[in-house]
Amino acid sequence: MLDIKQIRETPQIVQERLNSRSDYDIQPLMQLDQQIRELEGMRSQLQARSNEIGKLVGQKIKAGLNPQQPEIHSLREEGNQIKTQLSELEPQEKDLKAQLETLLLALPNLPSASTPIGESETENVEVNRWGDEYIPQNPDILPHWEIGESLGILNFERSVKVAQSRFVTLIGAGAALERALIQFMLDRQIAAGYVEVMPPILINTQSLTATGQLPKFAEESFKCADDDLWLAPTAEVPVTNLYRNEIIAAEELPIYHCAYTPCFRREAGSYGRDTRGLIRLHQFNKIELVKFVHPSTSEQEHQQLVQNAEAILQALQLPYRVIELCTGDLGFSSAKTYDLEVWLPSAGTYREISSCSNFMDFQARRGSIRFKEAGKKGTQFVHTLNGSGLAVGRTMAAILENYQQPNGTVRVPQALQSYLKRDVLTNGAS
RNA sequence: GGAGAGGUGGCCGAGUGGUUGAAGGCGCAGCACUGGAAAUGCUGUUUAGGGCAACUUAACGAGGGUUCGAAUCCCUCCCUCUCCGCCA
Repeated sequence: MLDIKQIRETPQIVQERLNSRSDYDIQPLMQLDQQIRELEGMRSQLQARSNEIGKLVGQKIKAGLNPQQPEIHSLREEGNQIKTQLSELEPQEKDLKAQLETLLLALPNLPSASTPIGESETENVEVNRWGDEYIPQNPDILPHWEIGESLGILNFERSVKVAQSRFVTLIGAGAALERALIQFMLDRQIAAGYVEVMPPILINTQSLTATGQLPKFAEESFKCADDDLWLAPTAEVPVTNLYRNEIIAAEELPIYHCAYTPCFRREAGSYGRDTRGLIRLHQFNKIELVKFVHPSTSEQEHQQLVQNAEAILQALQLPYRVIELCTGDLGFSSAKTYDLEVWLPSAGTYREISSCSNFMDFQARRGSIRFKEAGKKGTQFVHTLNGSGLAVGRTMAAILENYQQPNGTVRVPQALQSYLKRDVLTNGAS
């Protein structure tokens, strides 16, 4: 959520920066704000008088005056009049405030000053590329789902029977590989300073609103109709919300968490895309990194977060590039985002495997996550950041494709061999 | 699912419908005392909105209601805890 004060004080700047994403009009919002403040002024004057009357009556009765006295009677009369007036003003003010809240919740974050301006993903900027030397030169590369199915470690057909399309069942070495990747990634991120958490993955509406998935993107998440609970689309939501409505002592910052969770996405509107394989599933596993930091450090924390995610790809010797998203492609809550894209040889392209964002105080404001500096008056909003470290299913896809050998087997990346207790995946591996 | 208890400030915990934004304690900060510290004493210490400011408004789980006045009374909802049942 944007700061209404910032909008009020520098509307042109806010408007311009929003427009760098797409078209937004903050005029209605500013008018509402103006009306609200006028109403608020009137209302609080009336309430001040009402409080005064309340005190006066109390004093007089305590002093032994008869409650039926004319003096008290007229005060009561005035009190009743004020009550009538307030009963008209209050609902108006409430209604306008709710309207303003609705508008504010629908506004995306302001892109950071350093975010490249652009309309769509075609204007994203490549900032780094790593591991060219690991790109396989074999011309007969197979897509990962074909390798996985021929090795008998992935099964899509039976998963349709159990659930729907866009689900997978991992079998034997496939399941073991997934589990090894999870363990490997967690071990690395814990060593990098992240405290592991296993949060709830059924989460309430408030939590999704705080991180920005709601109200705008309701159709992207699975909802449990009988309860106010949703399936988490990413561990970002439960982990960030661990600290919702809290005031953290400044000394506690920064807080780093990593979490392994399944993630659930409806993938509405992507019907034709990535229909095969592990790339776009309704359910997938992810290791998420979440940081709560002092605002003055969030930029360097962001760089470090990206490096923590990159370290996994490097350890697995998977070629990737780093993309900085342009203003038009930036996620709703993000001020600045780097995507890591891993090389998928069968497609001959890089595909997103991690997205590392700095949300500044946007989520903290929506979720009221604040910190207090000793001796300083008031509180400040923390900055939140998060990134995948990494998406596990896509990592498996990348390994199957980049490590496949001409005979149809798949080498196990060296860093994983001790986890998987083998160095090659062969047909019939169990 | 059945029965009961409860939700108050960073934490614990009082609270009679009338100057209670809230006693007391802990914690924290400052000052005093000390060579220094402990102990002790004094002072301060919620958050958010509006106003240049003086100041003012709101908030005791949430939302309604009664009243001149509600943390306190009434209604609805939510949540937590305990016991029983069921269950991995």
